[in-house]
Amino acid sequence: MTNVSAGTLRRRPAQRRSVERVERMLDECARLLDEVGYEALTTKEVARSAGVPIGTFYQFFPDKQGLVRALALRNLDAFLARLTARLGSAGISDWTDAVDLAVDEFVAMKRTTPGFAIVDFGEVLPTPEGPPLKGTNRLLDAALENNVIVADRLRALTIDLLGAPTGPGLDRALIVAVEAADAVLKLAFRTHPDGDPDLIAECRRLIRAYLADHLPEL
Amino acid sequence: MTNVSAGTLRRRPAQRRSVERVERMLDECARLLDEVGYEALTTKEVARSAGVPIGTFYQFFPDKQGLVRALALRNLDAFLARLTARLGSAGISDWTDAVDLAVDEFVAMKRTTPGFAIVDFGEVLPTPEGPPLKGTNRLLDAALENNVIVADRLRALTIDLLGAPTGPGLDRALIVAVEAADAVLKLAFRTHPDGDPDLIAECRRLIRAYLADHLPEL
DNA sequence: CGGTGATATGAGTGGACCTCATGTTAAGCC
DNA sequence: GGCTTAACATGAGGTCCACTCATATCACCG
Repeated sequence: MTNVSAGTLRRRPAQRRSVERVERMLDECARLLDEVGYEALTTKEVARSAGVPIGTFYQFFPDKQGLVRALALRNLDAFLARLTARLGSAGISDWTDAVDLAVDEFVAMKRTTPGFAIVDFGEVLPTPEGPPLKGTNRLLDAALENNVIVADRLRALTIDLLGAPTGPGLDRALIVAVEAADAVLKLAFRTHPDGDPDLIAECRRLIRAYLADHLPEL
Repeated sequence: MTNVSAGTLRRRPAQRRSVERVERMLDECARLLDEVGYEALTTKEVARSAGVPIGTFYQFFPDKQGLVRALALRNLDAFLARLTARLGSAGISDWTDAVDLAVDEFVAMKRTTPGFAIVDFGEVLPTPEGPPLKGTNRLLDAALENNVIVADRLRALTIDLLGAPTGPGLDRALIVAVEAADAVLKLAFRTHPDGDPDLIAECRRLIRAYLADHLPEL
């Protein structure tokens, strides 16, 4: 499983106490996101709520965006873990079942995981930072393409489970599918607090119609 | 045509001079977005570049987000105007042509319109502001669903041009299509400065496959 | 137990957003 | 034209936030 500290933390927490502190800060970040939204979220309040001095906050997180990026990464891990578990237990007969499970799991997390309604794991909010077109030395755009990680994982899982044909076309198709699904589901949750059921249904149709083109066998 | 001042401005510029100032501020906002990105954009610098005192800036725009929202609205107007023109001139035989034109126009604007690469007209950046779930009196979430306006307009245009069957199902389908297309095209431009051609092609396939389900005739 | 490097802390610095008291212009009226 | 009144313009300054860094504390080991 990926780790939250992959490229997002300044220092990896070594001792037990530090690990717990980082975890608490992420918990409070998620809680405060639900409470006040992204713009009004302050690093000071996150630190205070977690019972951690502000200096320590900056020992681990480079800035506010790094904090949110780390939360997105943790959400990604949780999502993949839950999805893997369900794909393993429930018997999957074809890829449409996998799509349904993924959508179900995403919706469930939107409803129950703190902060997930505001920050899931897709494109991290307002363009990572700094000049977006100038220099090419953005080495930390890892989080930018979390959806690529999801696509990768879905590919591995589905190939495992039903021996789909691999190839660069499939990779791209899965990335596109994840990106589109993420957008439509976000819309569903902007419209309706629990996710507009009609829009969720349309999301499934969208993904199925598209993937049916790329996975002709079935 | 919609107007930039629809719900986003504090005061509507009445005199000629004021209109020009607002326009200049939006121009500079777009230019600076390309130059430094969203996070590093400052109201002071926008005002300074536009040759306008900071106090005047706040006469018209409620805050930084309002500025960006107004730019998104202006982009929306421009997009719809250009699309309408091209849909009118070029002969459209079926709806797939309309989809292609819309995608083409979006891509063209991503490449040439200042700031459009950073802020097009979709969901306006980090959740409009304030508590997102609490009160229901957010009266200015107009900009939140700019894509709904696009969908509306596309519906009107296509119905006009080829007499498609209207209905709530079609409305929702178009909104979903626009939302998904927006997401995939944004991905295409995050990946590649001029827009990854393969991803743009996939965007067309995605929309066609989905809409083919909803527009069974033809 | 002294030394050495890692870790912890929070007052302080710079800077961004936004206001508001004051100055300036325009408009109506006799 | 003079006078009154209201709309508009301005930028110094208040407030708050992100982030730093000098100092303190701890962990480990010879």
